[in-house]
Amino acid sequence: MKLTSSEENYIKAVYHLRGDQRLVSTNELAELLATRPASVTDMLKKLRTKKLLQYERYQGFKLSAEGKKMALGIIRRHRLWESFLSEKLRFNWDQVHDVAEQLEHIRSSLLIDRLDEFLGFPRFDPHGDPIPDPQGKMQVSRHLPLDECPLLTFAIVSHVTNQSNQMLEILGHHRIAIGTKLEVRRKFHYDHSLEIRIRNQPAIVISEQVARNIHVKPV
Amino acid sequence: MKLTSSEENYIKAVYHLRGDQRLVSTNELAELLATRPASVTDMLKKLRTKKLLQYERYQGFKLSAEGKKMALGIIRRHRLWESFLSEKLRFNWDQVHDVAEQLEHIRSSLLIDRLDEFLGFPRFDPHGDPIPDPQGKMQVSRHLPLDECPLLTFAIVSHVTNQSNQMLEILGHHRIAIGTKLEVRRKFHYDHSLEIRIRNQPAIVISEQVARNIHVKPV
DNA sequence: AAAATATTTTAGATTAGCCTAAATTATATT
DNA sequence: AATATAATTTAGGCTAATCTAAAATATTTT
Repeated sequence: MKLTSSEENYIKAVYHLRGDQRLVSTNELAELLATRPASVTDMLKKLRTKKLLQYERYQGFKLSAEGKKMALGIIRRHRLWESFLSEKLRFNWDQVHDVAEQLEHIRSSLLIDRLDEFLGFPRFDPHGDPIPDPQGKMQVSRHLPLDECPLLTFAIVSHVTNQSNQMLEILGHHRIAIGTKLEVRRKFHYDHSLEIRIRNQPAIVISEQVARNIHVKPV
Repeated sequence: MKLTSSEENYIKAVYHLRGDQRLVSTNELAELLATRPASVTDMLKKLRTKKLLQYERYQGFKLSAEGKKMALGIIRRHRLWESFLSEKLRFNWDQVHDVAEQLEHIRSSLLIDRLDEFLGFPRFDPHGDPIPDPQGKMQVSRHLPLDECPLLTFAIVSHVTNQSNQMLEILGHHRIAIGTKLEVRRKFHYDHSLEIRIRNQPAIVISEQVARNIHVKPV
């Protein structure tokens, strides 16, 4: 089945709202896509006739098996392109997303499978997210937000959920990026701020708010 | 100025009809784009208001300086992607076009300039066509059809104008592809067929019709 | 130069994807 | 349970890009 770019964006967004496991609401999806609820309703009807999701008016919706497969295909393409941009074209991790967002809509299994091979079949993209294989299978990565990370354990920054400029400013200031190895030294119970250490540099303190948006993978 | 994919396709097609040098007609363009003359007229008006081409009703049209610059940008992207697909992803030269046709519409100078660099600033694509630089300049390649190639001179196949299945069948049979080095041994005046030799293999004969569609670059 | 033909444009529809405003249904509050 | 509020859908419009059929203009033929 062929989908338009717009249809693909909706399917992908539903998946990101965990629409393969739970009912998603019209407003949630509208907000994520920066569109209007009325537009979402229109598209839902179209995607329902294509059997990509189950949808009853006023009751929310979730992906069908077929829809989930589609979503994983789109995500596979997106993450492979992110890896390409990052590794081969030296994009910064905050530059990859927008371009990958466009590249992901080019459907050609020859292209994608060859790209996968060219990159050496990577299992994670530069943000630390797993890349589905051609059948949609992917490794579970046990990421966790930094504020839940055990004390005195080394971990690698794998993902940053909030990518606002303000957040990027803080990360840049502390020289925290994807792949940075760090250790949580102490937790202050008063405001839930954390003291962390990056390599042998002096320890720094970050707020709970920041810590919650930094995901790490213990090593 | 931002153009839609459709607008880009029109601009590129006008350029391919040499619309930077001469007046192009509505029907010509409609045929090349496999669309209807009425649709062409609609688009011409739009592109005229964007000052990408000069157009007087019933009088034909040609690219403005700005329009030509746009066309060269699109062609640059197309040919760089063709090079990538061919060199890095091992696409056959007849597989690259359709995918490059989609990739070319992604506008990001970071992407394109980094891709150019990654490929080592190639000056010709896998079909032997020159790749414009960021300013739109490109090398003139003195291609000529095989039937005009001087005798007993080595030349490299750089381009095939007719890419029909029948043509591909013949080329495949004789193992002629882009990059193949060959020599014209003899011209038969009776039917203008040619005897050619590829490396040390036995000489073969090809018809004038085939020879005219194979372009080569003498070395 | 008039008639016939070919080309091009206009007029009016269609589809996808979006929108606003109003109506409907569900949920929360009193 | 009735009412108020929030969420969702419907109704009706808009734009871009296409189409067909008819009208306008240009070109060719006689």
